[in-house]
Amino acid sequence: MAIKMHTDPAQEPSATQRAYLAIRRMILIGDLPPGEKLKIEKLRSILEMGGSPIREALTLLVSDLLVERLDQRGFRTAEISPSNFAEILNLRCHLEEMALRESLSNADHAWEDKLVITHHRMMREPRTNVERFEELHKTFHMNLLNACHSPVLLKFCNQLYDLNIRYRYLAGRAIDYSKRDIGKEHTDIMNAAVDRDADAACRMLLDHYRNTGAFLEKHFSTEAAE
Amino acid sequence: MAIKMHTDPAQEPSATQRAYLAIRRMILIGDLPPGEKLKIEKLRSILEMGGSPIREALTLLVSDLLVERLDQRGFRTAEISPSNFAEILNLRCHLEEMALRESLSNADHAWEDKLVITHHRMMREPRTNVERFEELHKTFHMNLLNACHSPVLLKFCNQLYDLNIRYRYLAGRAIDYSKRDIGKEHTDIMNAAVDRDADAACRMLLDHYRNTGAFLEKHFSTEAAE
DNA sequence: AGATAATAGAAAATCGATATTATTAGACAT
DNA sequence: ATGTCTAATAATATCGATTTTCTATTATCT
Repeated sequence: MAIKMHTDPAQEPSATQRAYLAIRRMILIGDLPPGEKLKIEKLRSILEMGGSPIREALTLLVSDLLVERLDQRGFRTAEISPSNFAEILNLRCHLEEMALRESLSNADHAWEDKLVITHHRMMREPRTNVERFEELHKTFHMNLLNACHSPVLLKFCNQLYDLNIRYRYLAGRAIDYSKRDIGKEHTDIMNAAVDRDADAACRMLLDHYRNTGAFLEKHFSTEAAE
Repeated sequence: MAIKMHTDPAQEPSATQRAYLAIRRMILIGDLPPGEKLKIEKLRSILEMGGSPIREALTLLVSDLLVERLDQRGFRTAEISPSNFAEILNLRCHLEEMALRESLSNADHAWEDKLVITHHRMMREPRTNVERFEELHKTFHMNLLNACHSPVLLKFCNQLYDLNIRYRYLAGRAIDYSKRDIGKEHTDIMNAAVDRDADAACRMLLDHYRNTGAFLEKHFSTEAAE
């Protein structure tokens, strides 16, 4: 009796959902720059839908801290700043460490398999398809934390991840050509995770984030000076 | 003649804002029980406004984790569970400790004055006006953290505070008649904060939360058994 | 009977139009 | 000139109606 009757696997997403994903993407990749006014009419013509789903999508994005809402004065994309960047990096390090430790303490076989698979896929993806790679990169990092039984914490980590990735895109995909081997960093983190070595995994994960963070910070300040 | 200029300081809030505050309050105090279906039409007749501001308010509440959204299937209030309660308590302890330590390290004279005032107001408020007291109680706790220069962290703490207060209301305002002196606990925390003694303040704050948490947990399990 | 399919009803999602409110540009006085 | 008020314009917020999607019920078949 508990067998699912209405098994439509491919139901169309609602207009709100489409708008949400489209606008979110445009903000993350920098298509909609920070502080940009988001006019309903303009988004309507781009996305070809009525105002209601647009407004609702924007409201959802407010919770992601990607959009700011000014009562009676519409919406705009969130501003960026060095202090905001530093704050996100710092919070991310704290929360992901918490989540990773709890994840490793609960980790089971299925989790381990999934992690290995997502790592493999990420490593195989050519860097040319930037958005696709970033998607896989996020999946890998989130899968590290995924055995953590705290949905709220995972939600926070997910949000902070997106806020950070936005800065990466805004940095114009500048690549850190210093002596880092990003591929190896990921592999090392995965191996420590598979070994359930929480201390090592956390140390390497945070180094991974802080190194990228320091690089981006430098990039932004150089850019501002020029 | 329209005498109303844009110099009007007291502008009335938008319908969305009114709906947001009203629905949020109803969820927090338990007027709308956990898991309750939130039908637009019903809320429309209660709040006497169109569907659009209702939907927008509900969407805002999704970000507060007080409402769940099921694509194409409307909204419902968030479910509660022992594990959710434990999760919130735990996260709150971690994040508030972070925030409190940073707050104390930045704390200035103005912050101190404000803290003392909010503490005073809270202590003076008779417990009979429950909602008013809870408002002041929240203000006091948030003011402890307020010198922390991390808006995102403060937002998280604020959200978690509200999620927790909901459980307090759902426990039917049961009062912990054990040997605790809640008033003294607050005063002690404030004094440690004013002394910039982060270790002591954190210890006492977390004890304060964990004691209440343990009491509520016991209350819920007793209630479920009866 | 038990399960699947068809259908009617309810609710959500969306649209287009209207009412409100903010912004801009221009007129006027100081 | 400079600042303030006013009218016009643009954009937001909201409403009521329509379309689409879900849900519950009944009908049909094996």
